[in-house]
Amino acid sequence: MSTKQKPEDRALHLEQFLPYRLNVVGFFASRALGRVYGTRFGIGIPEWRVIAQLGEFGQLTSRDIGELSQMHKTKVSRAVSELDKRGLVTRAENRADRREAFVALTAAGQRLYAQIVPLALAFEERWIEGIAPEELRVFERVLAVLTERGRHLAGAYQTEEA
Amino acid sequence: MSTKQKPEDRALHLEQFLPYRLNVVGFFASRALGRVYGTRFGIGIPEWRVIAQLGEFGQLTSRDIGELSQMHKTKVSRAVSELDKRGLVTRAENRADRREAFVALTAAGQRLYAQIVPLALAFEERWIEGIAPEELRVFERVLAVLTERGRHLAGAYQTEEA
DNA sequence: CCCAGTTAGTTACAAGCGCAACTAATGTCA
DNA sequence: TGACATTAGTTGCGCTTGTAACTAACTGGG
Repeated sequence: MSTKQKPEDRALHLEQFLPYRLNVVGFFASRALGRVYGTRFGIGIPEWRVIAQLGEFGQLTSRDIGELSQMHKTKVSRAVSELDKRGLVTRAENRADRREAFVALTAAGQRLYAQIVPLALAFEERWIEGIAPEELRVFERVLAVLTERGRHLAGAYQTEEA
Repeated sequence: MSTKQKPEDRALHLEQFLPYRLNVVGFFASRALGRVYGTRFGIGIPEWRVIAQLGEFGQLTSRDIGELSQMHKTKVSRAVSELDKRGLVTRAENRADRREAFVALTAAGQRLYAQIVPLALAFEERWIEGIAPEELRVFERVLAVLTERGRHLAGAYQTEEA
């Protein structure tokens, strides 16, 4: 006879419960970054993500931005509108498909991007400082697996339950 | 002369930017769990956290709950009120300090807790399934370091900038 | 004993969010 | 070609959230 413990008999300790821990660390990340961008540049996380993607890829539709940065289309829409209002991005209608528009950084947007990138990298550097490189590699590999699995467990935006 | 790259010269790739990745995985965790609790029990993440802490520790003040589960005191206040309204917790004034009250699960609350725990553990199990135990241990150790550092980088709630 | 400072918890308010519904444009298939 | 489905993007709405302000109770130094 097996004496192995059935899952339903194990106790739950929230502070060791992985989903909880991931949510907490993600919250800290968001909050800390929000302070950096917010206090120095007056932008929020969604705006920052839009700028980051445009800085990296040059020109994208809102749909692409949402997919690349895991944001709901309404959040993208509002972030792009805000950045447009501030003169940091432009929207150019795609003549081949007039439903969509190509969003790109203006000169001012590019200057802002150039300012933020070093801060973001320094922030990341300070955060992972002192962690052994090989441990960090393991961490990132596991994180990638958990993220991909989490995506399925969570279900994508506006997707019907299959 | 050194040829090492200065940080400000490195490029930023959002999808590899750690704060972003942590935020995304935390979002998936929260969303997936929210579905489990929400659809089956009609409660949200804050309510779940309160129940989890009470199930583990038996009796706590709202302040303790907030500290243990990393929630703002207003969020705790609202979650406890909601659970009280549903008859899942009771509030008993502490006679030695009448500002605070001891919150505890009712019998119904304990039954709910007993129902949720196996689901939560099974969810976690499904999420980490197939990941090598030693990699998981490394992951969790690094996660603990990042969380602690993130707590400081983010700053606690309603704390003045020191 | 008293008064200034601190703490537990609640609430008004505004900002941010996702869902659902909508408009406008494109794709599809007979 | 024409009717129906799909897609990009916006907006109205209700819900959740954190900040700030508040009440009530406790603490401690004089």
